[in-house]
Amino acid sequence: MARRYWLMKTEPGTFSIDDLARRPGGRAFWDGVRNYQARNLLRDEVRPGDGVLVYHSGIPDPAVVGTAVVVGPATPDPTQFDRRSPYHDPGADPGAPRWYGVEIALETVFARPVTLETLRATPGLEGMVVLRRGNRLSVSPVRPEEWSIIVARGA
DNA sequence: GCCAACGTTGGC
DNA sequence: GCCAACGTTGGC
Repeated sequence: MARRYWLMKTEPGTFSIDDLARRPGGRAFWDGVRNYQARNLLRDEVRPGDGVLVYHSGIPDPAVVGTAVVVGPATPDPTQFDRRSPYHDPGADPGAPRWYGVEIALETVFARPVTLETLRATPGLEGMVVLRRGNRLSVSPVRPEEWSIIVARGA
């Protein structure tokens, strides 16, 4: 199957691309996804080798700040069973996990973050899911052309 | 801090 | 199964 591309949101106050860069090998388990549509993408569509646009949300200038690569298949997110985790889900059953995550590895930190404002203003990106009004998907698909445009602007 | 948008929950 | 209430996301 051809390599596919995704945009994953994170609040940098919780986990930023710099936090990712500080991990050994730039690797981290992308956890805490608690939305069924995003979960389904992670579990059923995202594959090792796929490209990830890392997006910082909840800040004055939300932006794509770099890229990563998916390095493992979706596996159950352990935080759902962890009572002390902010992502704990009392309804999750260890016999039938509800939430999944994937391991990713940092590829590039953009020299120039590609801001939401730029995304909106750039021809060819009009159809991006992340630009849709009221969009709340924390994992969303990215077309190859969109990936190319954004990487060319940021790297 | 505000609030629109949207997903989820729960009463019926 | 409907839908109002509620909680959360996320841009502004």
